[in-house]
Amino acid sequence: MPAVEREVGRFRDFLALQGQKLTNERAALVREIFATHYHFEADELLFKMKEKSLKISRATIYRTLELLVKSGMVRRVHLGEDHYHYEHVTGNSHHDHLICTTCGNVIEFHDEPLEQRQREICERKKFTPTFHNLQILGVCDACRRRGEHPNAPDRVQMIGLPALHLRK
Amino acid sequence: MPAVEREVGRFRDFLALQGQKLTNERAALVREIFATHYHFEADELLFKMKEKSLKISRATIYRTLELLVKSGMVRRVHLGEDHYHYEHVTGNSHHDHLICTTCGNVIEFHDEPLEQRQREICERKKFTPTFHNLQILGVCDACRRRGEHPNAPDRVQMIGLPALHLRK
DNA sequence: CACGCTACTGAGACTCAGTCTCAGCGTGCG
DNA sequence: CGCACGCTGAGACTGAGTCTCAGTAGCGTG
Repeated sequence: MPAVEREVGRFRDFLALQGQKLTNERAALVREIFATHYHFEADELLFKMKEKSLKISRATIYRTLELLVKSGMVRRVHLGEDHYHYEHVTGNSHHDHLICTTCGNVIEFHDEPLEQRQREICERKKFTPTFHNLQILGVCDACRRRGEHPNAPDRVQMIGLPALHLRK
Repeated sequence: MPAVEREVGRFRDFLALQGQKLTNERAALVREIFATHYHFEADELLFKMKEKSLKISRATIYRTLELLVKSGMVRRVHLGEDHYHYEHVTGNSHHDHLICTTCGNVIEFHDEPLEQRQREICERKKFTPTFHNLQILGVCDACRRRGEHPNAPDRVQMIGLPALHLRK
């Protein structure tokens, strides 16, 4: 059984648990999400489905994404832009993101000492963590070699998040 | 000289550098931002100014916030909701956020070992960081004592960011 | 088979943060 | 004075995301 079908099955099971059904639209979305992209936007998905001449409305896309998030199969993340991105979760691999502000590339990483340190901080603050989200913005190796600099330094240096956003 | 006026002065200097002026509207916004709130939303600011019967249009608010961000006096941050929040920067203290998903409270912290570890990760990935942003979502001490749990656990546990968002 | 129930869908209206445009204002300078 | 320039407010616009509602698909029962 190809990996994608396993995900479709997982979603069907999740839906069944709450008396909901795996419709063609939902299955097609799961296939699309798990077959190809990793980080994606809702609108991108809408467009991709349209390309494949599967007409799935925006409402259904958002509704299905919500279900997938509830099921734990998909996560909503901020990648430094002013709207959500989504990523599928395979296994239970938590990870964080390095985001290149010149080419937009996103590098994932997982670092146990970093996670551990966060747990220690929470403990010290008597805070019970459920989830965290770390984005590091900067310039990736390839862009640095190409002599790229993080946009106008005066804009990026002190800016909160929106470095990517500036690229539009 | 009260601290707020020092900030107004800093902003005037920044504006002067690029041939721009500190108008009454801009000064009023800086005073409001630095006098009271720490994390705020643009609309909140709009509302507060209206309350004080200082009519400042939305356009001016956003324009001024953009200038303040460029000047480094204000940062745009994501706090787990689907729009930006802003925070003023006093001194140059970088910090991260613990966000309570039951009461919405935001706790700031700074941890040098954590920062150091991030630098090491970047080095290993040959990534040149310019900025980072870490939110840890969970339940604060007060809420935990009150027996609060992070909303419906099935919704929050695996969710990316939007725990706060669910509270609306 | 007919009926009715329920979950689901698409179309499009709506919301809301944020952006843009444009006419008008104020100040400084020749 | 009269122009130039930066600034402002009003309101139109944008775009992601949500909501509503009428219609449909699929199933279970009589």
